[in-house]
Amino acid sequence: MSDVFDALAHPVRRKILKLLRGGAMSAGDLAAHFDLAKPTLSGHFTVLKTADLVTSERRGTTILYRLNMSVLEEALAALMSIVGSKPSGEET
Amino acid sequence: MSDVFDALAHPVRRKILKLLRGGAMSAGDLAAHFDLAKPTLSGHFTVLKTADLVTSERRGTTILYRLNMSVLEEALAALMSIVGSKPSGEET
DNA sequence: ACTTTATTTCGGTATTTTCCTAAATAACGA
DNA sequence: TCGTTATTTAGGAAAATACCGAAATAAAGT
Repeated sequence: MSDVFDALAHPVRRKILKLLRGGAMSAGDLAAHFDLAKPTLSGHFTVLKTADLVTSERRGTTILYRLNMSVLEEALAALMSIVGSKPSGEET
Repeated sequence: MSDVFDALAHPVRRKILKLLRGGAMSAGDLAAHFDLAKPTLSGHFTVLKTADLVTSERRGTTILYRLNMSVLEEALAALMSIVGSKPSGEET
C-alpha cells in the first residue's frame, strides 16, 4: 500500500492516472501531454506499474497503459480508514 | 493538494494520522509510538501541518496535535475524482 | 537484412527527503 | 532565578527521487 501512496505523491503521475480515466493510452500519447523527456515518463510509468495502479500491454510497436481500478479503490479505502471514526484496520 | 499527497506518502506520517484518529495527542506521546528521534518526528509533524492535515495547540509545556478532518476529506475527494468514471475536476 | 517508429534501459547529475546529534526555545515548579 | 521537561530549530550526512541525453530493444514495414 505504501507503493500506492508513493506513486500518488507525484503530480505527473496523478495526471497520468486522470488521463487514463478516459481509456487506455499509449506511452507516446501520454508523454505528449507533458513537457518531459520520454525516459522520464517511462520512469513514472514504472512507478505506477510497481504500485499496480496501471497495467501495460504491448500492441505491436506501441505499449498501451490502462488504469487498474481495483487498486485505486484500495487506496481510497485506506484513506477512508484514516478518516473513519474509530480505529480498526491499521498497518497501511 | 500536492502537499497533502506528499504528506500521505510516508508510512510514519500515515501512522501518525491514524493515531490521531483516537483523539488529540502530544508530540511526546506520538513519538513514543516510533523508534525515531524526537526531532525526526517533529519534522514529520511539520510536514503534516504544512499540508494542513493536522493542527497544533500549545498546552502548557506540551503541544497537542489533532487531526484536521476537512482536509483529509478533500484528499479523499481528490482520489475519488481519479476513480470517478468521467473527466471533470482536473488539476489535483 | 535494413530502416523506421515506439519505448525502455543505462549512466550520471541535481535536488529533495529522511534521519541524526547538538543546541535553542518555551513553560513550568522549586 | 535555576533546573527540569517538552519540543523545536540548526547543521549536516546518507539515501532516494527526478530528470536528461545516448544507447539498447522490440516490432513492423520495405
